[in-house]
Amino acid sequence: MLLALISQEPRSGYEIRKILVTTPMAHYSDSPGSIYPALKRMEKRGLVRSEEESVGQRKRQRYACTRKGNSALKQWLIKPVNRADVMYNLDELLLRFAFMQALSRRETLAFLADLEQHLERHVIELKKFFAGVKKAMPITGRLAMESGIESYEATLRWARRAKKELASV
Amino acid sequence: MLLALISQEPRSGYEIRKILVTTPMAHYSDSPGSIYPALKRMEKRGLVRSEEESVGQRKRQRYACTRKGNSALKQWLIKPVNRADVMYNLDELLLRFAFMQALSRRETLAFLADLEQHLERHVIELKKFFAGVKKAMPITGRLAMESGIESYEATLRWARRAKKELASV
DNA sequence: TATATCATGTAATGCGTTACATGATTTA
DNA sequence: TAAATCATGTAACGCATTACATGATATA
Repeated sequence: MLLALISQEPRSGYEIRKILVTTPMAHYSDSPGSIYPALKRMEKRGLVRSEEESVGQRKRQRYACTRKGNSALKQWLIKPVNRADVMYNLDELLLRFAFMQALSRRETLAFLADLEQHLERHVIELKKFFAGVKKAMPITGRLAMESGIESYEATLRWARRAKKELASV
Repeated sequence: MLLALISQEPRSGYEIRKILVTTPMAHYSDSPGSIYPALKRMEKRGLVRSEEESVGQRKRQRYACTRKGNSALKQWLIKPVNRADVMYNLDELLLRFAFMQALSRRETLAFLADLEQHLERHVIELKKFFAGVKKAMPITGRLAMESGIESYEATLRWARRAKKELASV
């Protein structure tokens, strides 16, 4: 996510932190103890390059994406969708999707097709599992499972709609 | 979650790991490097008590919930729902709900009422934010935001249904 | 008799969280 | 002139991940 934000335009740690508190990405930690060390690690790995600016006495480090950083970002974006990610990291998949403006329509649609397919299978298996155990479950457990299944179904409906919408643009 | 599983009935680390791979809780890590140290920490804190069993040469540690553990579990379950949890830890809230069979109907309904209220407000604020920025967003960003909003709406619908269902039992 | 499963662990590494810290500049 | 905001960091602590390791028992 940091790479994606920096690749949109060069940004400082503080600007990134502000984005993290003022947008729905608030989900992710904006603590200085996570952001600043992460930026330094990325710089050490050659993914970003920092330039020191000075306004009066005040200094700020603005980070820009390197060629290597851009290609790492692209690899992350086009990484094939797998079952495990759909089950455990759906949030990350949607985050990736949010940053796909730089990808081709074809690549973005391929991602959505994969996502749809894995979601479909996952919902089917969840329902199969649920059918086998629901009679033995306490009511709160049963309802919680239904909530999980319905969330996946909502995302599945969204994926289908997103595919149509993107294809028609 | 470990406490909740152990409070249902005494369990060994290995049994807990099996539950984590064979149920929708697969979400959470089943690695021995997380489970076994966590159980030891919980024992050190007096939340669980281990009994060593022997079947032939083979040993197993079975952990049982102590009084202190049961009360910590209950505190976790009845903890008031806040806005931040709805935004960042919705999964944990649903996990808590899944283990509420030991709570009174009143306590469980109070949880759902809180959840519903916070979800409602959150959806309203997300939509307000979205209305202000959607024209400036690239299509994938826009769609990703819609996915987020729709997920929360699906959970909100579920919470309302769950409330009715629980109240009618 | 080889392989799978039962069962429990440890060690290295990395990183997030929390809390603390500093100094510049803007706003009330 | 006090408080808020800009801006960037460090240190202690805890814990998850990954990989490695061990030995018993069941199954093919």
